[in-house]
Amino acid sequence: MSDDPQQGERITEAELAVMEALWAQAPLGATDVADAVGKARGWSLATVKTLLSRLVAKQAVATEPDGKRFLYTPRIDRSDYLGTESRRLVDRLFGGRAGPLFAHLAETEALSAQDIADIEALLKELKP
Amino acid sequence: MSDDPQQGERITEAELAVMEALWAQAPLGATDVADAVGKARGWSLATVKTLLSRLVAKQAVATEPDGKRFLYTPRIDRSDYLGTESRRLVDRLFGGRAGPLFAHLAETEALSAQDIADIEALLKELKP
DNA sequence: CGTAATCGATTACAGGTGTAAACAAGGAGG
DNA sequence: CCTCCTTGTTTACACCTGTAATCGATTACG
Repeated sequence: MSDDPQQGERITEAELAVMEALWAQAPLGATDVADAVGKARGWSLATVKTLLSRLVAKQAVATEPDGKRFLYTPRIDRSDYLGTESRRLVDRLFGGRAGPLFAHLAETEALSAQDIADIEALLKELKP
Repeated sequence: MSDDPQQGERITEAELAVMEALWAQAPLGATDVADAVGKARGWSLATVKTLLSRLVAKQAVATEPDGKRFLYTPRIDRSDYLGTESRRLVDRLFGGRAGPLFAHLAETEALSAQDIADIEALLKELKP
């Protein structure tokens, strides 16, 4: 065990925007990421480069040399990330159980008809 | 508009532990909170006092004098907090829709039989 | 070949967070 | 009445985050 995509290091909000860009398309050079992300968030190229460095340090992103520059690729799966974060929320706020989370969303009318339909379909699948 | 329980100020992880103690029982003095929370997290009384001050500054907690000390009471509702945080996660990671969140929890087998039963019951209620 | 553009790395810096000690004022006990 | 304890307030300090400028090397262009 040495350089596995360790998930000990937390990804921050700003870093997440960079990850999203890389999840959408990879590998990318720093300038490409800045074009995709910096444009929407008003970040300078320097800022994006810092975020990329931090993500590399956290082993959330891998680098691959391409001539004089680097190409960046996500090292952790978006799906895994979603899982970790969802679980963190459910654990922190709902005693680790998803039922109460759902109940809460339902109570506060945060569920759209679409959401309800989705969930119904899923339940049907889970109960064959 | 002056001293409403403003929800602009974010409550941090450490502060949340203090809020949980107050949500479980309030009002409480600082020492009581430290007994309840500091014990489990290994915090000194000083640390708990700092967190309480910050929560008061953020208007998440109200104070009421009781002799020479203060009694602390939550100023924001736990249910409101859960709502804000759940929504934040759903917005940040699932495009604002709860359906995909449940799909994800289901896929990763993060739903217990209990959760599924809960959700089924709730769905039945939502669809009269 | 020399100079400008580019790229990663290093450094910066203010504000938030976790964790706590020091301090000041008022009350409690002897 | 004087000393100690309790309690809130102030200050501390290191690390994390957001945001970026600067630097040194390398490449590309003229």
